[in-house]
Amino acid sequence: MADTKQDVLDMLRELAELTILDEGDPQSFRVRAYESAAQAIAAHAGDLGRLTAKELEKIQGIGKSTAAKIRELIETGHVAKLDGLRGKHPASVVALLRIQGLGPKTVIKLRKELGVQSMADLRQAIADKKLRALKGLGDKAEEKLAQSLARLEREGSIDRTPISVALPLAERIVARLLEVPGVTHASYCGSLRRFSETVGDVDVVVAASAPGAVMDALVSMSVVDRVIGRGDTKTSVVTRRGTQVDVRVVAREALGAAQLYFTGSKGHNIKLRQRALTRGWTLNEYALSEIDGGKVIARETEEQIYEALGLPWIPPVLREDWGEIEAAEAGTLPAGLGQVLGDFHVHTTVSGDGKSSLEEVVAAARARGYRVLAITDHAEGTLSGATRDAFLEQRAKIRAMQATLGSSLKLLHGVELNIGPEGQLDYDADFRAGFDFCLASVHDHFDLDRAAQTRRVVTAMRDPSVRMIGHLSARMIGARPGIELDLDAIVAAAEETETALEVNGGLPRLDMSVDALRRVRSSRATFVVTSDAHEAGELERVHYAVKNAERAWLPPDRVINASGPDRLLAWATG
DNA sequence: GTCGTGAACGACATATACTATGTAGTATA
Repeated sequence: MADTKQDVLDMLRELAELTILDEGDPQSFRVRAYESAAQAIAAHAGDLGRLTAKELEKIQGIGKSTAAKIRELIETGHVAKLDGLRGKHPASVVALLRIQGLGPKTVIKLRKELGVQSMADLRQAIADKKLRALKGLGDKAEEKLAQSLARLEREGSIDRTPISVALPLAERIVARLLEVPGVTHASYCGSLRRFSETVGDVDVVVAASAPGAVMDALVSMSVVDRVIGRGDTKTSVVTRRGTQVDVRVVAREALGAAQLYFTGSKGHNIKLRQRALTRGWTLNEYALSEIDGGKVIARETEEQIYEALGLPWIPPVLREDWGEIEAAEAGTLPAGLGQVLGDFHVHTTVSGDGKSSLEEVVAAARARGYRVLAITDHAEGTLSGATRDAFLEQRAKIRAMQATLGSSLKLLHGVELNIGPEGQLDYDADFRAGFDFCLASVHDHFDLDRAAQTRRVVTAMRDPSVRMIGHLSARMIGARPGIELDLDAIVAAAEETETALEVNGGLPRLDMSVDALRRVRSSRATFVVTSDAHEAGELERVHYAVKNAERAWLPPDRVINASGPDRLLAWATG
């Protein structure tokens, strides 16, 4: 089955997570062994299902024990060791690790000393002031955890799923359902299709002749924890992680109406329905049809329905009832971004967390038809950063490669500088000036106040070496809020210093956010869509940055690497 | 947990800052 690799990865990652809780050490040899095994599996290209235990052991990082677990998983669907750990550490305890500032050691202590088994238990223990009595914890720690817990609950990331989790999940489910005989179409809709950064659930629409087989395939998937409801047209399940997935099976001829309805948003749908009513029609999830007599006007494709309503097809990312229907009617829908012709935030193995070589990254950029590629590994101020010598060596390599590439692809030797709490940057001005392209970004000190955060970023912008600010807010969706910033001051400084602002396509970041981009889209600032790739395959993440920019109605001509080669090349070498 | 050397056992260990407590836990690309 096509999911074998993902199933094995899920197993190894869950083993690692549960073993951290079991041993109370995120760095234990066993934990690291599971993680390196997962890494090895992720990188393995072949079909795992066909490999014997002996053959699995030949993969570097897979030993006898892991090979046996993989075979056990493939043959029985279960791994005894994992089941045992799940029994010892229920999901409600594992969930406690999502609270910022609470790690495995403290979770173990809270469980042992206070019997805390869930968020609710923790809330009660905090209310009873029981935490401060524990050795190693005090009133400050209690207060901090209370705040983290409150924030987690307030921001709703307990029940909303970040897009970085939801999108791979949805793609996996779609791929599985497409394998079912009789299925002619499967795709995800809902807020995920609109590219919302978190989703309440995952909606999948399927066109099939036999709904039963589709539902069977869904409920038997290994990611599924429990089935909430099951019928012929709709089945709802909850994944192990707690994400709800709704699958709806519709008739092939009504697919367009179904996709339109299930993609939403609610406000967008209401406006479309009002529009239908003024024409004597009604729009529902099955069709656009006449009120009297029910004659079908359109239903097969979204395009046909929009057209019947006198509108061009509206891209899902715009369907938020943010004025898109009015714009569509007036013919002023924002144009999509042009072809992306370069990337300015890409890592190689010179960064401690980079996984692809320079050669691999360059080959991937060429395959994408890029005209410019800035290699931007981490500088010394970041944990995984590189030394001066490593950068000089890399520069020589890049110059040599450029000589063989000619003018087809312009390589820039860049660096991702860390912005310190006072706005200070890595190395010294002379060394920074030696790079072709410097981007600077925040990686620490997230707790400074708004004035201090704004000051540090603006200070970095004023440095003559800095061409672009990376992932402006430094948020991690669903895990960490962005830093507090005075966006107006940032944009004013960006205009004044001609520092570009990144739209980072990494799904955990999507930074700048749609919210922030909407607020600054009428400025004169320059934007750059990037992948922040840490391996060659991740260059395609720039596509997500494009979606985010389009969702924010960012004018295409403000995005320097998606508006033609001439401006791009001039800017890149400017 | 895996791996390499020698056939059972030792080596393996991001590094560092920060915070709250008084040595340990957490967070970070």
